Amino acid sequence: MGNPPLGGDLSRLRQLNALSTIRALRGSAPATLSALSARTGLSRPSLKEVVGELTSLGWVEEVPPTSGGMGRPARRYRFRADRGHLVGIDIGAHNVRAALSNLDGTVLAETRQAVVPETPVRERMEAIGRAVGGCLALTGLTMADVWTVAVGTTGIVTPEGVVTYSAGIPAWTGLDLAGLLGAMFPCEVLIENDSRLAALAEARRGVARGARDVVFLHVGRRMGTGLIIDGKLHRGFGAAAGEIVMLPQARWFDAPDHLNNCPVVPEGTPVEDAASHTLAAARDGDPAALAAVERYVDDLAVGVAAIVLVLDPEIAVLGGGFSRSADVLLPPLRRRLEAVCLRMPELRASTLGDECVVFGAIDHAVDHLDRQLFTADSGTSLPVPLTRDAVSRS
Amino acid sequence: MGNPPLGGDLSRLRQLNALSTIRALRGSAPATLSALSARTGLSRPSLKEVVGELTSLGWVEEVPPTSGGMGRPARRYRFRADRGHLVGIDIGAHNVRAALSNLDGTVLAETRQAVVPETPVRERMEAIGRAVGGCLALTGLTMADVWTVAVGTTGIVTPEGVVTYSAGIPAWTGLDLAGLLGAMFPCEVLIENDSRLAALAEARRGVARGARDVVFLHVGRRMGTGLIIDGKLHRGFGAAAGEIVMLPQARWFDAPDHLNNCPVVPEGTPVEDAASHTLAAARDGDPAALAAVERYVDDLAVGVAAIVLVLDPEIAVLGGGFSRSADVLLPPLRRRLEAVCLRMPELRASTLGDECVVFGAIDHAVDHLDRQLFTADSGTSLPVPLTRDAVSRS
DNA sequence: GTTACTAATGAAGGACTCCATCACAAGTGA
DNA sequence: TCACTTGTGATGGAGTCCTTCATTAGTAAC
Repeated sequence: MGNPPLGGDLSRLRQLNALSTIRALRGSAPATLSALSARTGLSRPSLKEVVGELTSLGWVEEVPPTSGGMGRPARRYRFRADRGHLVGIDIGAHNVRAALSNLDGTVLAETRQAVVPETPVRERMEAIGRAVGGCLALTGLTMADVWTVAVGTTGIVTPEGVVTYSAGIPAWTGLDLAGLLGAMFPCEVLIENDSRLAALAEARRGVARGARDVVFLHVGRRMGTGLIIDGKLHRGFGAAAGEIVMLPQARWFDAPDHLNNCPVVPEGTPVEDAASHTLAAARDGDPAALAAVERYVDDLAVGVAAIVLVLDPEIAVLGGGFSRSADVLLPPLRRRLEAVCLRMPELRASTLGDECVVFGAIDHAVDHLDRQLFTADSGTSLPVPLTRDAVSRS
Repeated sequence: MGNPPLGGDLSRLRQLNALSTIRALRGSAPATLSALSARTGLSRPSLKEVVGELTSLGWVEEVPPTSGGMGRPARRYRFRADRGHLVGIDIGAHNVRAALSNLDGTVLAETRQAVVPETPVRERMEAIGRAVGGCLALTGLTMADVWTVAVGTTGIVTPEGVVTYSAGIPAWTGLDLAGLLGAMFPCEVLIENDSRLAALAEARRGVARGARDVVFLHVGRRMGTGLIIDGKLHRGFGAAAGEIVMLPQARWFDAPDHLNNCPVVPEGTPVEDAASHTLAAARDGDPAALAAVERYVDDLAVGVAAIVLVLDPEIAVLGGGFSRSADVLLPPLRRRLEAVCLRMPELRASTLGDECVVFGAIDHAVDHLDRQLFTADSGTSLPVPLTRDAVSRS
């Protein structure tokens, strides 16, 4: 019943071994044939042929040997991560961030464009264009060098890339983002919810690196979650997973008000800065602020407990704007969870900060590339990027 | 970083193709070489060799050809599902059920032993032995024919097979079930929570067949859940996934009381039969019973909504004792969920009934066999069951 | 009964991929 | 200069898969 091909041809075996070699090579220092042989389990002669093929295809290149060791210096090879590039975009209410990376996921350039929640669609799209253009300018590249654009945005995104609802960017609701961005970039475009990408970033390069089951909690003016299950981003059947915000008993929608409406917030403070006053005062031991934090965490903990009880993750990561005050938030949150949870997950604060979502977008694009490589069925050769011709009808 | 071997040897390719052939053959009618060739993508000559090897290893056998078609009758082959057997056990508070199946998961015999929640450990173990012995007697087999025993039990089970807590079977708490059953059966023993196995059964052979993300809700005197995520049983990092019962806001612990303490329940009814009176009365339109059902579903819906919002499953299955009254429970539950859920999953009632858990145990054992087959690294030959010598020290 | 057609069988030859092995090469250190 | 270490390159062999084609065993029509 719908099982993947699994085995197959001789050429399939070669392909699998080539991919295995790429995996062994990617994300690590240049390696010798012997080292690769040990890592992949292939014999030296076979590996040599595989590496030769990968070199001629442009995936691998030789680097000068090191000197100073015993014996004959070995030839060293490295993955040509600069062969293609990936772009990650974070479309937020107040900022549009872009990052450009190589195929490894190593970020080469980052830019930011300030916007406001009310920025109309056209202007926001232009900001996106400027953010990406800035990354290209910084690196001297063009869009032709970009294989994939991955986008994270606030709001609920369908599997087809349509934003069904966005509280943070009102004009976004109902927008066919995949369509607009697809017309804008002559390559593949992936759209995903921003908290999910943040979760991915934490699981790949953040404080949850290596964990298979991770819950990411975006705490800030808006609440959001992202789930990594069995090492993979979990979207759910209708791409609506993690939307515990909707649960009335969790009271997540109004939870930030506890921090905003605290007496310690100076008169006339804009609402977006209010919470940080409260959190800072709580750190200094102000009783009113501490009480507000307790009420906030009271509400927060219900939803977190629900997620943790359902999934039993290894690690829960606190991210988003308020996570800068994780030292204030984590102890009371931990206390409440310990009272309820059957098994307490590790609680950690994000260290990736504001770049969390762009990094996650990059990682999402890397994953996508991986999937493309591994489901490659196009004959014997490895896949090359789909360079979709932009807007050419005659 | 810890990636599986992936490619490998020539023999690995043959192994993959052999497994692919087994998959194509298993669970379907006897097939001809041409049909298998189409299904696996292998050429006829290769397939012939693979089938020959599998035949000599005892995994496949030839069956008489059919007559009546055009052309030369093709030789037909079938998977020898009777080559080994699997046992599934459901250890409940009031019943111990056992089932015996072939490697296909086709159930050949079932038995049941009545117990009570207070039955001491030794007697319960004896009941387990009798239940399994009954299955063997019904089929004329011995334990030597059984490759794997999979067990589902009420309570929280660690990955090592120790029951840390069981409300349904008090004596079970703290028990090293894997140790006891491992000494009892001379083969591999898998221990799992019963609701999880029920979820698996529904996803494999029940009303959720084919769905990748499934939530199983056991509603009865005790509440429990099982999650299928991406087609696999989800345990969580500490095997504590799905324990939303613990969430105070969900009020699942006391929810059944609404049904038990309804005025329509006749005086002196034992507590285990009370709810069915209420549910039956509700079906007949009794106002007090209907109100009780509404209160019950009120509580139920909070936890269900939490699970659904977190995971966004394709299907939610209602099972357990009360699911016989799914016609009464589902409409109000659906109403409440629709008010909260971002995307409404399909709600269905289990049709597997009391055998749900044993079936799930069988399916769990089949999955385990599959994993063994696919991670087989023992040279070129396919794995054979581990016939652990029972208690032989000299 | 004979002939045409269909579908599967079995065997031969060729191509590809992997492995083990061995002589040789290019360094270091005494 | 010599021993030692480590990597390179080439050869031969084994295993697996594919394509192709003559052959076989049935059915259907005449």
